[in-house]
Amino acid sequence: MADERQTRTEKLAADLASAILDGTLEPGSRLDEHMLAERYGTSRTPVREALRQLATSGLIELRPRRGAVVTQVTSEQLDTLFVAMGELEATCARLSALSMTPIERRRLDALHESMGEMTARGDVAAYTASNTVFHTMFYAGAHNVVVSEMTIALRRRLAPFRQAQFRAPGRLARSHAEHGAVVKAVLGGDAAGAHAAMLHHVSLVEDAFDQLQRISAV
Amino acid sequence: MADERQTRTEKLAADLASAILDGTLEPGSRLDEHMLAERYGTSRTPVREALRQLATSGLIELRPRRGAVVTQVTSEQLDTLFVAMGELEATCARLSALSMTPIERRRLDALHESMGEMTARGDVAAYTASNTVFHTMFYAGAHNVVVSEMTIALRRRLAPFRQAQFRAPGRLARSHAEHGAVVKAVLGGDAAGAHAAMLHHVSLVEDAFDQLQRISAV
DNA sequence: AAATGCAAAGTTGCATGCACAATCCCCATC
DNA sequence: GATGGGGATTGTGCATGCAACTTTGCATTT
Repeated sequence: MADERQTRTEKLAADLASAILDGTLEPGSRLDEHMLAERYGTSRTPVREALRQLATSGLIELRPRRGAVVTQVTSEQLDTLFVAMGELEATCARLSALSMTPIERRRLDALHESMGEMTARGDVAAYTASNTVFHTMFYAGAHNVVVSEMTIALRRRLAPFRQAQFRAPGRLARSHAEHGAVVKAVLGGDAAGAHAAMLHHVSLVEDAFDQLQRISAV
Repeated sequence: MADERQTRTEKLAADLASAILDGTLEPGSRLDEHMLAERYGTSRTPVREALRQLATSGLIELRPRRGAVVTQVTSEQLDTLFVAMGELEATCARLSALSMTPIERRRLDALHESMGEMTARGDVAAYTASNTVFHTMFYAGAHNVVVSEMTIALRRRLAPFRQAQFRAPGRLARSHAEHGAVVKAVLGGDAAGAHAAMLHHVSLVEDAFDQLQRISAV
């Protein structure tokens, strides 16, 4: 078994965080300290410390003397989160246009080209996987850990709501075309262009999500 | 007086946070749980919970079984933070151009005009105070709590390093001119222009800081 | 004199217990 | 039947204590 160099508090915080992010712990559900302590085989102390950590990062709400609940994201807050995500992604693209190394630029170009082939043969699964890598490249390429960490945290937070972006018909080809605009601007060092192109791209992703949401909500 | 409903943990977290942000607790200093508990007249439990909260927000570093230390910001990290701050301020300006209500736009215009008078009579104190309000208007005007909270948190984090921006000669007039470009773009609904103008403005602020830093570092 | 090993002191991680606040539930009252 | 009040209950906030790990200083060895 893995030697637990990490403390119980840390393990608890990590476990609870993923449970919340992947939906196992539903929004609005109450987090009873006794129950969690028993379920994880510890005392209440590490549970309390983990909860405080989660509260600071916004995953749960900690009401003094009234316990903790998993944060409910209303559709308005979700909208706000998506807008923020879009702005941060655009910022990453902008900074990437300014800061990417030649090697990073070459890799970006290569990935984009290979995604073109996936588009041509309609390989949604491969494209979806590569899409994550594509966006991740800009987080790293921004060469600014503060911005990239904010963006990554937001992306993780929104992951449960971003499932099926490419199911919408014709979305694959359009996505690739939009990627092309971003890549062209970044490779050309056009900061403003990269910003605008990425913003355009992620706004459309958001719209695609919106439509799917409404469809499945019927 | 503020309602004393907050728990000891919360009070401790708030106190320690301001102590760190205003420099009372120097970067790198060790935070002994016993010492803090005694100093604040509590037991170690709330201290530990407060420390975990501060660690999550990045103000301290919590090394398992080895205690907590106030985070050391290197000059490179400071640079990164300033760049991130600039990008977020620009984003706020961009969103403000899109989202500000007519009333907000009118207030912004009025403040800018009154700051023109302060510039004319060289009132650095009044200008400095109004400058905070000026920037705060964009945080609110963005109408996106996720972005604005990120920006406000960063601003607070950088506050200790932003003291004397307007001491540099001629800075007041230049600042006001740059503000003018931002205001013009926002009032005209020019999102890209607002973004660019604010970015230009805060980059120069950063430079001004940089110069002062070097001068005082001799 | 430098390096290594060891023991003691100091600190953190976690469990347990108690007090008080919030909530619930029952019953009396309107 | 709805409403309000007063315990009983549940659960959180905090203090204390113990065990385990880290660090420090000293003694021993090379």
